[in-house]
Order: sequence, then C-alpha cells, then structure tokens
Amino acid sequence: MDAYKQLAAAIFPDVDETIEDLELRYPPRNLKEGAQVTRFAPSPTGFLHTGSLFTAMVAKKVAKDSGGIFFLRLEDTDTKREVSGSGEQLIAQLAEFGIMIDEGYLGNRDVGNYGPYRQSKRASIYKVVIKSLIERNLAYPCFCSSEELDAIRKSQEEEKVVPGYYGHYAVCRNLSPEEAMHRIKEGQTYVLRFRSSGDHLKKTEISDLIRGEISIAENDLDIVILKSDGLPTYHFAHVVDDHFMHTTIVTRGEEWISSLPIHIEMFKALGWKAPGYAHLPLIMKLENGNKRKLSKRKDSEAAVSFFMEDGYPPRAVMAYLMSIANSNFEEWTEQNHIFDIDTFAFSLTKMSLDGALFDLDKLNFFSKEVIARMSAHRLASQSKKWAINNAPELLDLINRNHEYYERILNIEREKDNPRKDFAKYSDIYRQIRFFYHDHYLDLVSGPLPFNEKMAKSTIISLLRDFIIHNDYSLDNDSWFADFKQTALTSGFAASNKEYKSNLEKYVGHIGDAAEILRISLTGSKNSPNLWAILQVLGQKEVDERLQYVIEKLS
RNA sequence: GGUCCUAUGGUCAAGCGGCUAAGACGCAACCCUCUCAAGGUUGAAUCGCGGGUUCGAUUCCCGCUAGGAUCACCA
Repeated sequence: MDAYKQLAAAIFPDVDETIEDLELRYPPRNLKEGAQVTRFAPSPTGFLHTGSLFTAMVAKKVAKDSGGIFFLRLEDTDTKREVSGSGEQLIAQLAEFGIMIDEGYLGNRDVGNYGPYRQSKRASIYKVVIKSLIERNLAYPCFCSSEELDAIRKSQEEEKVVPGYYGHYAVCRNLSPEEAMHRIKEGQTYVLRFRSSGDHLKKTEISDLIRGEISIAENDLDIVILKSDGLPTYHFAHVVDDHFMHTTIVTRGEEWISSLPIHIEMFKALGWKAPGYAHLPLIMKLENGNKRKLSKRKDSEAAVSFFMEDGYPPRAVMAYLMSIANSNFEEWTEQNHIFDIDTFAFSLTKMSLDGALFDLDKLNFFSKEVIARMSAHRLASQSKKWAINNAPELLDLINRNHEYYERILNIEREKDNPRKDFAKYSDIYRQIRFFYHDHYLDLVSGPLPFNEKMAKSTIISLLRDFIIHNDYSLDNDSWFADFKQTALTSGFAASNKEYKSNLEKYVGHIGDAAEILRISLTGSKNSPNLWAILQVLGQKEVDERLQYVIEKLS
C-alpha cells in the first residue's frame, strides 16, 4: 500500500465504501429528454430571505417548465450559525408562496431516493469522496491554526500579493504523508484541503446559462473541503451533492460567480460532469444614492416575513418577483388578467443581468390588482387568516360578524374595474372601521370636518330630510336621483354648474350635500360609494348616526 | 487593492447596425365624478464618457468612469 493510501486509511479507518458504490446507490435519474433537475439549497440560519425566495421561484420554474424535478437540500453544515427550527420555518414559508418541492427535506422527514437531503446527515458520503481524493494525493490534511493563517494573510497583505492558501504559502501541502500521519497520531487538529493544480495566471472560459461565457482566472487556492468538525464546506458539499443528486442546473445568486473556478476544478478532478449554472442577479436596495445587496439585517423587506406581516398576498409578491425575473411577465399578465406565475412561460435568457432595486411602489401596484380581483369571500378569509397572527384589532371586527365583514369588502367589487384601495391586508382596518358602531362613535368624537362655510342649520335640515325621505330599496342610480331631490328641497343646486352660475340662490351644490352625508356617516371626507355604504349599514344604523350628528350640532 | 459581473428615463425595462428609442410602476395635468380608490386621455423624463470599426452606432470592439459582487474551518 502506498503512503497516500495509508494516510487515507489512517484518517478514515471506518470508511469502506467507494465512489463506485455511491454511484450505484444514486443512479442517474430516469427523466425525459430536456427535463431539468434543479434545487433550492438554503441554510437554516433564520427567516427566508427575499433573494432566496426569488432563487427558489426561478429554480422551481425551470424544473417544472421542463417536466423535471425540483428538490430541496438543507445546507446545514455551519453549526455555529444554525438557528434551530428555521429549517421547518423555511419549508412553511415557501409553501405560503406556493413553492412545493418534488423531493427533499421536508422538515420532519425526507422524500426521495437521493437523500439524505440534509448535509449534516451526509457526512459518510463526503468522507468516501475525500478518502478517494487523499488516496490520489488530491487532498491533504492541514494543521495550520487560525493564528498561523492570519499571520500568512497579514504577510501577504504586506507583500501586496494575492491572499490565500496557495503555492509556497500553503505550508502543509508539501508535508510528507508520513509526517501528516505522525501529527494526526499525536492528536493535532486538522482540516482537509483540496490540492489545487490550477494556475492563477491562466483563464478558463466558463459558460453561464444567463450570462453566456465568463472568463475567469483558474483557481489555485487549496481550499478547505472538510472542516475540523468533520463537516464539509459549501464548495465541496455543492460538488458532491449536486453530482450524486444529479442536478442539471444550479440556480444561485450572482455572488457565487467568483467561486465558480473552485467548483469547476473539483468537478474536473473527480472526473464528473459539472451542472449548468445560472447565476441570478441580486435584489438590491438603494441607500444614500448607492445600490447595495438587500441585507437581511438592515432591510425589513429582505425577509419575506415582512410581506407576510404587512399582509401582502403571496401571489402579489410572486408576481412582483416574476416581473423582475422576466419583464415580459407584466405584459403577459395584463392580457391574461391573472397573476399566476405557474402558467407563464419563463425564460432564463430573458433575465436581466444586473441587480434590480427593490421597488415597493411596484409591489403595491401588483398587490392592489391581485386583491381587487379576489372575491369578497376569499379576501375575507385570507385577511382573517392574516389578522389572526398580525392584527388583533381587525380580527376583533371580523369576529363580530363575518358575514357583515364580507359585505363591507364586497363594496364596489363585483364590477369590471373593482375598487383598488387595498394594497395589503393591513390597509383594511383603517378603511373599514367606521362601519362598526363603536368605532364610528370614536371617529366622530371630535369636531367633524364639515365645510366651514356650511351653516349648521343647513346640515341639520338636510340630514333631517334625509332621515324622513330616504328610500333603501332603490338602486344606485335611482337613489342618487332621489337624493338630489332631497338636497334640492334643502336648498342645494342639482349640479356644480348650476350652483356656480347662481351662487346666491343656493347653499351649495349636490357635491356639498353628498359630503355632508358622507361625513355624518363615516366621519371622513373620503369613502367608497355612498349608496353602497347605506346598503351595508342599513336604515336603523344610518338613522342613529344621523340623529347623533344632528344632536351634536344642535 | 486583486479578480469577476454590470451599465437605456426616478424604478423595472424592450431594443439585438438605420426606429419620431416600446411598454409598465411612479410623477404631473386634464377628463369622468357624490369624495376617495379606480378608469380614460395627455405629458415630462433615458442610451455614463472617450476612442475606434462602419456610409451609419444605444446596438460591435477597446479604454475610462461608475455601480455591484467576491477574496473564511459562512453559506
């Protein structure tokens, strides 16, 4: 047995499987021609990030549109940063946005034949591969401490050379296998590094599915592939996992482009075919006039929980993200009047190449459209679901009478261009609370915003006439014609034009009369259609409110 | 700083050698109107700079500039 084999055996005495065994265990997938296998590979380090949702959406689209497989792998090799429970949370949040996986990690269990789908459970697989690498002298143990590494980096900075563990700076790369074995037996801690044979001065052409050819210097860093805790680093886990899981297209953020040479080199060294890569543009944020990557820590909209808490319908968020991914989605959705990303023909090559600024205005636009197209019934149930966790004050109103709530939401809804005044569920409460008697009393407790020029007696007379004459059985148009008559008898002109040409003859015009009624009923100068409000409130409540205002003014 | 990516209105962007340079969001005005939310009409606003190539560059090439990403036993 040669020295490298002995070293490998010393490091992994209990690994008896080979790469060939693994190939047999994870045979090629049986998919039709052109079907793509994609994955979403998040780390369980906290809430789902908006950029991650974007990536997941694209990955799923690519797989589904091609009749392939979309799976999820949990990249939980960083035990220090892991937030317990966030893996499950990720799955749940993804599901809220309609992103379901075909196979992979599902929180409490794995589904699929290419698992385990949690990297922390795949240690034995990585070890098989690394053992083979050591046997071929393509990986070696490194005993450098973090202090030594820091010292190397510092000296490199002083010498103004490229920092990193390479060439003669890679002191452990030339340790003899005997020496390495000796140190291991002594109990020194170590990591395993990949022995790079790349040349920093040589460029390789790599093709990206979105960007086309990219020319980057070869990797010459001996990167760590197995940490001292026995878990792999991202680079190595990516290569091994996506090989054995037979991923055909890796979708990930643009920030990974720079480590692409590392991945390519490892695929080559192992004799494996690398997957296609699609490096997605980052979602950016404007700060002090500069763009920057959306940051989870600084930007509330970076976590998708922001949208959930504010009450944006998931469909609206997805539509917005899709409009960033493929700008023709917007045009498509205009014609189809639906915001269903599943039926849209997505294209990787139509993606923009630079990061989009997150645009809340645009999201609001999509969201208004989406909400306006929901039935009152659906909006009621969706907003209730939201209120349960986020808005006790709204929930209170809903719970008083669900049917009444639904009727409020149905105002000006069932028509060709429905009302678009809610961009998110959190907009609802403020706009509908006047429908509830106690809230109404609260809203009108102060001075009412009547036009100062309007005499109290005029207001009172109009409201009194209204109480007596109003007919609740009329339809919208007839009702308004009827209301004009009432206003006329109180001295209002039937039109603005008429009023303007005979200022001294009238106390105001029909618009003023409507304003008086509106303020009296809602406490505000702005509201939805008056007739609709009357219908929902009903005669008893209307009369009570008007009586209240009359008394207040008397 | 090295390396890589990117560059059309405020934002998202179409364009792929010849166009009055689409469209959407936002903004403004007007119309409609019982107010608001809408809806309709109109408008303001863009090819970063400098060299080439070409009869002709927003488009192709090279610089520059700017922005971004990345340089860990994090992913």
